[in-house]
Amino acid sequence: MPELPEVEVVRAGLAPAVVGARIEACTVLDARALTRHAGSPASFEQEVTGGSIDAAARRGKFLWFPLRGSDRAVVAHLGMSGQMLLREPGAPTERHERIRWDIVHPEHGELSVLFVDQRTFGSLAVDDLAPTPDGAAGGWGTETATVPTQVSHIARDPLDPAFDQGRFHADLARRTSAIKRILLDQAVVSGIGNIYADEALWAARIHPETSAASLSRVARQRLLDAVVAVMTKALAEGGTSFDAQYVNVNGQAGYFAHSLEAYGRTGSPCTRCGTPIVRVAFTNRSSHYCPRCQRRR
DNA sequence: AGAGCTCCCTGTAAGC
DNA sequence: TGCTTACAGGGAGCTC
Repeated sequence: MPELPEVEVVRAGLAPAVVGARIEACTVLDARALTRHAGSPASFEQEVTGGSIDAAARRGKFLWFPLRGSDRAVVAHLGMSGQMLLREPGAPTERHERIRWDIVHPEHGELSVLFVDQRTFGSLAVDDLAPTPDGAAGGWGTETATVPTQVSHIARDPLDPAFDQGRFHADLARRTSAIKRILLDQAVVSGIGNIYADEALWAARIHPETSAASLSRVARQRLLDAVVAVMTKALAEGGTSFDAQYVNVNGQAGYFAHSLEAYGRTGSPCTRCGTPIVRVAFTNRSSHYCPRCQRRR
C-alpha cells in the first residue's frame, strides 16, 4: 500500500518525465477515478488538455502537478492500489487503467502517463492552489509556497524541512486516543499508513493502544525519530533512476517487505527478543506488535 | 472539537 | 471442487 516512501518513489520517478511537459490529450476511462474532482469527467479532460506541468509535488501521500499560469493543479491520491505509470505512446490499455495523459516533453518526447487503480480508492482532480499558512514551500518537489485546497488540512510530513515538531508534540500531548490512531491521523502528521505506524511503534517500543497523551516527551520524540528512520530507510531501498527509453513507475509496495520487523510478521519471533509478534484487530485494520518489547502501560 | 464508527471497492486467500 | 466469507485499507463524512 502506498505510504509516504512509496508515493515519494512515484513522485521522483514521474518528475523527470512530466515536469516541463505539455499534456496533449487526456482520456478518462472510468469516472470513479474523479470522485474528488468538482466537475464532470468532460470538464477534467478539457481543463487538463493543453496544460503544462510546472512541478511534481508531494505532501504526505498526496501528489500534485501545478498547471502553468493558472493557480490550479492536478491533485493525485493513490489510495490503496493506485499507480502512476509511464509508458510509450500508444501502449495497450492496462487492466485497471482509469485515466491516461498523452504528454510531450521537450527532451524525452512523447510519453503516456497512466493512472491505474484496481480498488478505486485513489483519484485525480483539478483543484485551486492556495498559499501555505507558514509561508514555506507546499511540499517536496516544489519551491512554491502553495498547496491545493484539498490538501490544506493535511499536516506536513516528518521528512518535510518545514515539519512543525512543536505542533506534533502538542497534538500528541492533547489527544487521549490510542497513539496508533493518532499516527494515522493525517491532520497530525502525514504520510504514515498502517505499515509504517506498526514499524515505528515497534522501533520505539510503544504499545499501539497507549494513550497518546500518556507518552512522555522523550517517548514522543523517540517515536518521531523512529518514524523518520523507518521512512528514510524504506525510501533509500526503493529509490529508482529515470530511464529515458522506457520508464516504469510502479506504485506497488513490497521492496521494503524484507526489512519489516512487525507488520505482517504475526507469529514470527521479534528480532529483538524472540517473542512471537501478535496481531490484534484495530478499527477495521490490524496492529502487529511485540507483546514483550511493547508493553502496555 | 474530539472520538470512533461506516463506507467506498476489487482481488486474493482462507474456510466450509 | 466450488461457493462464500474475510480481509486488505486511506480518507471523507457522519453521529454523539
